[in-house]
Amino acid sequence: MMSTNESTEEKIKASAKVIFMQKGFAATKTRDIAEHADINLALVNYYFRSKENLFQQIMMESMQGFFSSMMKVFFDEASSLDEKLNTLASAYIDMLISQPNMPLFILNELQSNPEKFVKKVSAGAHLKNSVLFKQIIETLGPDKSAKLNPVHLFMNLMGLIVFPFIGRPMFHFAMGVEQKEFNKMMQERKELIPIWIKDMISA
Amino acid sequence: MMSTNESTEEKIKASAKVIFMQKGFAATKTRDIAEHADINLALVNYYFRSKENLFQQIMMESMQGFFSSMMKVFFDEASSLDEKLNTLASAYIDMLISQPNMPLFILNELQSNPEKFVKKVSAGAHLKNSVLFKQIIETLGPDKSAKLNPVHLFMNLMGLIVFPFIGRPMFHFAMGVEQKEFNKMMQERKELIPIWIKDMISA
DNA sequence: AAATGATTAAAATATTTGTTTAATACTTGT
DNA sequence: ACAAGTATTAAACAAATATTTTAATCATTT
Repeated sequence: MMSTNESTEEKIKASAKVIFMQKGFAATKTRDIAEHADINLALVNYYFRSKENLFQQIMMESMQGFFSSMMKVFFDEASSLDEKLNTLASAYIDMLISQPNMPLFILNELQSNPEKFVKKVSAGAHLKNSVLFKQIIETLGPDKSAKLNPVHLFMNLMGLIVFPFIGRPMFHFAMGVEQKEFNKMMQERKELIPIWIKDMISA
Repeated sequence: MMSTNESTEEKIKASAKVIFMQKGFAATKTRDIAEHADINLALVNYYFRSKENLFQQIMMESMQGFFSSMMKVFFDEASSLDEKLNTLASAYIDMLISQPNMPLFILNELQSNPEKFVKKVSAGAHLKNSVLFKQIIETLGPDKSAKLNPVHLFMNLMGLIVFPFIGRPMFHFAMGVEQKEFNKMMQERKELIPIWIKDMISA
């Protein structure tokens, strides 16, 4: 005993993740999840106590995955500013290519339940104390960093990385950007974004 | 007769707009709307036929407002590239300050119901034919615009404008950006974003 | 083989939630 | 003031959906 058949539990979780990220909590039906996972409806409640519970687990894991790796880079003493920018752009674009719905999912949750986030994820790791932040200020120099709030550069970095994925349907319909072109562009952005950010710093 | 008590109908619509934009369609309950508008539940169906109907009306109006003004700038023959960038940044940041939840709302809707959008809003106005697009290509010059897909610059422009509002809770909790600082930064970005974009073009 | 746990189908239950109804109050034109 | 139309309300209804239960079957372990 105790050899929990993970296969089934994992199947549910995987399916739930897909559907929750696609449609959000309220629009997702437990029946959808069961059907997608190809298991009996009752098993959703058998393994996870409730839909709410299942959602929380997935949400937490997603957020952890999304932010914890980011934190490592932000607080890495060894790497230079340059290296950090390249690492962040590259790693996050790869992550987003494999999980393109995650950012909207997380940003929605952040908007509707900001409190939870504070406790469980951010955990007081203020990015203003990060090595990256210090390196930006240092590179800007005292005069420029007085004029240009370094937080702008954080917003820009995140926005340049994430927004194409969030706004993808828009670019698809309003600009005719298809899968192939999109993927190519995302690869290009791994190199472009660090350059753009550096230009903003040195301009 | 015929003096439709607009006060009530408008109250419902206003409340619905707030809540729909905050929580999305599925997560919004007609009771939430009624309560927020401080009117009887039945009036929602009395004035609007159904929740779905009410939503469509609001969605359409929001999207129209959001995109139609943008189109005007994009297709304006009279203004220069420089002027367009300034106008877009300025006008959109102002709009987003007054309706900060709109982008997430629209992007969510775009993700879950792309079809509706195509027909009713975009209406075949391909941005690649816009004056702005041509002006960007022109300014880039033939060699650069071969290397750097101009769509990148659209993504960047939109992302730089919109993302701070979408990611606001994140910047709040992870970087301690409070209301006052945020507003100040958004004002600054009206001038900064055009500069950044121009740097990307000329770099 | 017995026991235990996992899975299924089906039904029952409970809750949430969009919509409708029927009665009442209100407004307006005459 | 009255009648007709309109607005508003409380309550009921109906449909969707999360959850639980039951009984039976299958799989694995002891």
